[in-house]
Amino acid sequence: MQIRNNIRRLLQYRMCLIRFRELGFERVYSYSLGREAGVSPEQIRKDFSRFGIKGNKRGGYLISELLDSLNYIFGKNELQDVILIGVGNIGMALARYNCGFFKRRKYIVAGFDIDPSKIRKINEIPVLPMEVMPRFVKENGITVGIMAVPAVSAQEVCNSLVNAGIKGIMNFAPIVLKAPKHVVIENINLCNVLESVIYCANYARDDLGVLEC
Amino acid sequence: MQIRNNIRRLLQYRMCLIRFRELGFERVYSYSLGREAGVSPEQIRKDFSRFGIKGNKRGGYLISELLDSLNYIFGKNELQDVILIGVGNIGMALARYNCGFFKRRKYIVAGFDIDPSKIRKINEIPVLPMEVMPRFVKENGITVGIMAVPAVSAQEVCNSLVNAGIKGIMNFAPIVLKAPKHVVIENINLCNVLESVIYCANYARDDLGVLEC
DNA sequence: ATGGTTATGTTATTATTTTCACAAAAAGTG
DNA sequence: CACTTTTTGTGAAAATAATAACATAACCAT
Repeated sequence: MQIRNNIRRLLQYRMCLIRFRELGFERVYSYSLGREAGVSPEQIRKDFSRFGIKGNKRGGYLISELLDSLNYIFGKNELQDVILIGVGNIGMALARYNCGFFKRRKYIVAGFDIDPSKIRKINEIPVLPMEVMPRFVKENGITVGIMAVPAVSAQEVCNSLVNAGIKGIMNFAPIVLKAPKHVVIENINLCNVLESVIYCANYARDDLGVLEC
Repeated sequence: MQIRNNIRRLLQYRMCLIRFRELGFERVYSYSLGREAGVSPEQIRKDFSRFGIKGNKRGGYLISELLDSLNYIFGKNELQDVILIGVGNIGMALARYNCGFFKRRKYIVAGFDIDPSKIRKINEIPVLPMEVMPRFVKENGITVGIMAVPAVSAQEVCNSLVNAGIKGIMNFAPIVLKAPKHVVIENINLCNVLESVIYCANYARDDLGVLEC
């Protein structure tokens, strides 16, 4: 978890900057951006510094320049293709959400499922049988996959993704995936997140006298 | 972000323990649990220690006892009601996912939406008009809400939730919500998560020579 | 029993992250 | 043009978190 938090914050800054631009602003200061992104101004300057992003010593940052820099870092200019494995409940929602991804030039180009009844187009995205996945990945140079499969088959699916050459996985199955360390895995356990919020909202201040949550 | 990471890891441990139990195991060691949860054994012992969970100096931990302790901490024994605001694409998927939540005794008891066409039952969950929300929250003692509304209306919805007495929010809108600090907010920006995975998978090792991601 | 082995619980150490502090640069002002 | 103000950029300090180390308790074998 070295650079990961930097990246995450940078993406958040970008989100805020886009809104600032829509509101007609031209410049931001680490202070104003920090306020919007819920981060300290020093943190922002440090994060920018880490990626060589420079501002103007008196005039803060030019939003358009900042966005250019951030878009360059995140490869916004080329479209980045992603696949989706498991077109059940969550998978379906993500496929439908694709236009949200598309705005950021991330695009689910295909879905895969073992269930033959799922093999059809969803929102323009072709859903293909699981066996085709490795070839698809190789032929299209796919490097990142979104997994929305049941927990029982998740590790197996992960293995075949890695074998096919996938380098990054966003995983919604409630399991901690094991993969070679050159593969980036982001586990998103919706149940656990909800539960942690419930805990912090209801119980945290009663136990141990700990408030900070 | 004081206790939050502890909580999150504890929930992950529980997840692993449930699987261990299903596989017929009776005991775990910090080492074996750590391997499964992707965490160091010392970390696990530290986390347990923080919450007063004790093991057996030679025999590790009895899975059933551990699960009892964890379930006690997270209030697994009583059913915890949650509401959902915004029954669009993501919201709908979460409503349908409810049985997954239910297994953990977290339950979406109602959805709310401003769009009148959404006012109907989804998967047994009644969807009500937004105006009814404050009364519903008060009458049913709801403390936690899941927000899956568009970014433009998110802050406004957040405000009315807080006014209604909500203490914790799991937010899927791509915006950093501002709320009084006694309210716990967890922002889940699916685009940003995907983008960070893509970045780490493709670019991280090229820039700056940083590998750790 | 008793000695050896193993895994916990906790203290000490190290590493990482965040905050603080301040010099330097830009911009405005008289 | 000097002088003041403001905001960046960064090195030092503080706070947090993770890892290592080790004493202690439980178990096992003899």
